[in-house]
Amino acid sequence: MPELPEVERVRRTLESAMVDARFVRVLLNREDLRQPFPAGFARRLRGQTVRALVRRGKYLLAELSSDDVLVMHLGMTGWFRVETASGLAGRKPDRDAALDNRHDHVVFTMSSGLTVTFNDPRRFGMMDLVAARHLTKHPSLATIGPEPLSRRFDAAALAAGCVNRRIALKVALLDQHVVAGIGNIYASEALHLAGLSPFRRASTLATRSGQPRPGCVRLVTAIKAVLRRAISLKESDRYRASRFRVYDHEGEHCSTPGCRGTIARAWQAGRSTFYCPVCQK
DNA sequence: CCGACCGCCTGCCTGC
DNA sequence: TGCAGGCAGGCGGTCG
Repeated sequence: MPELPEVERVRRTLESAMVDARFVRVLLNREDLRQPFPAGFARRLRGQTVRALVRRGKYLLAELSSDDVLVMHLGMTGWFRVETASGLAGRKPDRDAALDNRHDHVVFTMSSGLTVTFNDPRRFGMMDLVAARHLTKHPSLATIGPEPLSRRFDAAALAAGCVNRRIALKVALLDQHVVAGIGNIYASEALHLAGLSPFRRASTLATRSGQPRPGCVRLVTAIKAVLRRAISLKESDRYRASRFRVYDHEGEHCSTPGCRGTIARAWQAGRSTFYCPVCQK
């Protein structure tokens, strides 16, 4: 599920459920996800108020009244469910059947009466708790790249991440140090919108001295457009195949106006890449 | 620095 | 209907 747009939507949901509320109960159904929960995790959360819920790349950061920060990552299959306590008690059997509780690993009961449940079948997600003043030293966040939707992410910033790098452009977009929050889907989507081949070297977007070339400007614009659109997609459109231009559209006609190409699929760095061999140069 | 590969896990889809 | 194999949107590691 989760690249930047999906994580941003989760953030908004959690923000309304958790900000200004206290952790009343913290239930861990196991000792680890991708990594162990830190020592005293539940105890350090209990009684703390959530001051703010922010996102950094694909990470969610809950800023607590204790000046600790709860760092959360959804991995590949992680998601949060928000329910009222009465809704939990009165759940209907048919809904029970549809709901897979087996992978409910963490349950926060908030002072608002809402419960926030983290469910993650593959357990590639993680949670950590760090002092706010050490947040910038957190191994996952210390060297992370710019926020793609911020003003600071411009052609110069992308060029700086690409200069002299021999890796494929698609692989560079997946590198969270170049730009934060882009995953396999939106890397393919942005490259298609920008008309750039996923196979060209990242270094071709910049001059040797790091000045952005025209394709770099187009790619920055495309990244912002693709991510913004995905964030604002209506609920009813979110799971429609048409939400993507190329991802999972192998064998279909290219949607670029005037292009007669067919969407192809390739492998890069162990991941599938979807692209149009005709209009992506 | 780079590409290729592996491991972490479970679920789902395909083909036999 | 069962089973094996391949694949999945992330990330961190090793090796040559």
